[in-house]
Amino acid sequence: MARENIYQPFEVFYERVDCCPLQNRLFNFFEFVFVISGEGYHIVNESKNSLKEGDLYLITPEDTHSFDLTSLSEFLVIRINTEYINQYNGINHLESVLYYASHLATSIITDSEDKELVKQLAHCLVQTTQHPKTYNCDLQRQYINAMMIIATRNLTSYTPQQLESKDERILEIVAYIQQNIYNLKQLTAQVIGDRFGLAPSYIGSYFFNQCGETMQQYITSYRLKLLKHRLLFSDYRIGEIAQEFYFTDESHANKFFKKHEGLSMSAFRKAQRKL
DNA sequence: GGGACTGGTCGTGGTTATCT
DNA sequence: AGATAACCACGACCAGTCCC
Repeated sequence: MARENIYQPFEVFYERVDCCPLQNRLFNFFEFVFVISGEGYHIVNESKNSLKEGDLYLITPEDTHSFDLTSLSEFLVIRINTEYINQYNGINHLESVLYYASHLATSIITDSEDKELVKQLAHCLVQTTQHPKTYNCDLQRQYINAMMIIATRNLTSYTPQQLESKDERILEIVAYIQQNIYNLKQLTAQVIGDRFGLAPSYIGSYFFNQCGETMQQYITSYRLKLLKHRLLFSDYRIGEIAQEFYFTDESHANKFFKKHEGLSMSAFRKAQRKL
């Protein structure tokens, strides 16, 4: 399988192609792909979705992706290394939120006003690649940061695939859980019940009926996903990561991790980094 | 010596079945 | 939709061991 690397904080380029230049690529970076024009399909891992003008895709370092194009298509490609994202100070745990987009073959922008904003940003970025001028690199940096912020606010309102309910309240509850995933004290049945006007005693069965899994299962699997990413893409010590996720200590974090993954956090990190 | 890991106890809070 | 109660899983805390 082809593997691509970048050796600078970010890269921006315009592509006009009628077939995907590389199939099933693996990255060491995050990649935003904006569809300027074209028709075909976007394939991430095993998931295939039709693409359309104005879509913005996010491919994480764990994804393999490719395009199956049926016409001449134009793309704006933005590659950002994990170090750049880790050092971004504007949004807490930005890389974890972006990482959550893993496996999404669909556009990550769901808000109609944001779609327009992304389109304008993409247009500006294309211009910087086609007309080299002084400070273009600094300009690109600002545009990319704006793009990341818009992507993040759309991703934080992303709902699980199992969630087929049209009940707006459950969508709000899921979004609330995602926003407060680092603060479990805000995720008790009492707090959520008070906030969304449901009896704490009823929250459990309500969530299960709407989502097909218990609220605790959902919170646990989401935390695990973020925790695994933190282990893989940061050099923080186990204790520091445990603290970040509001575990009382690494002992507790390790117990939690081992129970669900079958190996300790450090063993997981070692095993994954050998691959 | 510091970081990583294990195991035990206890209290809290979530799940679930049942009922109104 | 919501309340109740029993059960049990989880989190907090602590003591101790292992290992680089």
